[in-house]
Amino acid sequence: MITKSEENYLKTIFSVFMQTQNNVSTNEIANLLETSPASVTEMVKKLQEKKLVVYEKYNGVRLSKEGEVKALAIIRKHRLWETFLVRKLDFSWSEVHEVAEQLEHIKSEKLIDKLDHLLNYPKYDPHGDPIPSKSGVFKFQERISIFEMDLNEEGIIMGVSLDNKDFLDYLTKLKIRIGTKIKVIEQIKFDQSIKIEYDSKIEHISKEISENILIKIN
Amino acid sequence: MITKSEENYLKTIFSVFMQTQNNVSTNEIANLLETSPASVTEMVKKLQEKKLVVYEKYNGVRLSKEGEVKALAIIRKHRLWETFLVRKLDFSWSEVHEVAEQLEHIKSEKLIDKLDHLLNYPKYDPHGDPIPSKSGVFKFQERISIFEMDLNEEGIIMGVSLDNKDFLDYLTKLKIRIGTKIKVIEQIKFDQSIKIEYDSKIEHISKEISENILIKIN
DNA sequence: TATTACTTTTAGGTAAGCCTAAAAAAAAGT
DNA sequence: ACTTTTTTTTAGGCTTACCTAAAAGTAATA
Repeated sequence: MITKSEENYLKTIFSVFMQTQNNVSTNEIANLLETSPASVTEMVKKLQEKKLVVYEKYNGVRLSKEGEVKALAIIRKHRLWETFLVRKLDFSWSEVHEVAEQLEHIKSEKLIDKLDHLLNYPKYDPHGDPIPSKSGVFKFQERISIFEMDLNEEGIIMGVSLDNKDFLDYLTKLKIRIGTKIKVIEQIKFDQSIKIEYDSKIEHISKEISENILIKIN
Repeated sequence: MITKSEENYLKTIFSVFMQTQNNVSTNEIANLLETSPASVTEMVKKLQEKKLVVYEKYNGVRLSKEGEVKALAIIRKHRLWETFLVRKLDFSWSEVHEVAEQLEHIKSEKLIDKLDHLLNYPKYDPHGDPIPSKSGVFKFQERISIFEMDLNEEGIIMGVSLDNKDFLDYLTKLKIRIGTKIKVIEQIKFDQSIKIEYDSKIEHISKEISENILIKIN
């Protein structure tokens, strides 16, 4: 049996490794899970004994094959629940994260399969992140942030890289959502803010905002 | 903050007290929660410090007003989730209990309100048990078991008093469900089994089965 | 009423998952 | 290369929720 706490470690290690392709450091896990580095060392040792991670002292940690399977299953559950909350219970996309963090630990394969069916086997969650299939496959769509786009480049919004309520609420206010077609019409050198055009209107967004909105690279 | 374990104790104390109207004994709680009497004593003391129960050494325990509010909220969650599982995810009534045991501990008032709304504010769960309203009110329908019925008496099935998979699967097989109109046509003295008529057919059920099917008393 | 049986509580211990403080190792700066 | 800084690990503790064994209290019965 895998505990809730262990699941959270696996999920964190998975997502950092996805981004960096490097072994994940003790400190980074500690920061993300808001725990002490000492606790991380301890837990990582335990996960190693369970063969869920590959770990060497002072050299960070990464998931084993088995750990990855478990991590994908948790991410699948998290994203299916988020999709359910938005589509069936009318939650806004800024509200779902916290509840999904709890729901992802519910243990019932049948429940998840039925949920998947109810939602008609969604491929992406409300934030544009891909939902792993039951067998753990998931489409990785390459994406870049608006901040990285060139002047006059066009793109379709595919997701966000920050799961913060204020940020998501702000996007809602701007009516920026997944699928919105945007064009970079000005890059302001001074503060690195960006003017974008979408839905026949122009908005001016800060560097920080632009860094956390992702568009599809075709 | 109230832990999952504390919630399970409150729920258990509530349901036993409902049936007996007496203080609940340490042993009984231990049996129901499959734990040791020593653990129960310890936890009950803790709940008393939190003012959720009224407890005197060697004299059993009952819920305080506040404890009852909490217990009703948990029962509400449990029953709403069971209703959701059956109605929206096509679970059979024999499968929902275990999953609902987990889901009832999810902490989000909004989630429960939305679920309630999605299900159109159900008054009864799939086993015929009343669902407490948000404010903690719940209709108590007086019920007796088929075993307690008189010869030739008729009644409408309103629920079950046992949440056991084999039992519920057997009822499903017999096509006995909530709302089914039945009549006691014979009581066999020897083994106290009972013959009942419903849906224009006759079935012979054991004492144990008859004790766990509840009909409305009008 | 005395003895036996049962229930409940106390005492002392364990595992999980966290903590802080100190030690050890690795990385960075001079 | 040698300090200094940062990261990581170790050591020792804490809390929650469990456990067993023993003691104390209550109930049942001869």
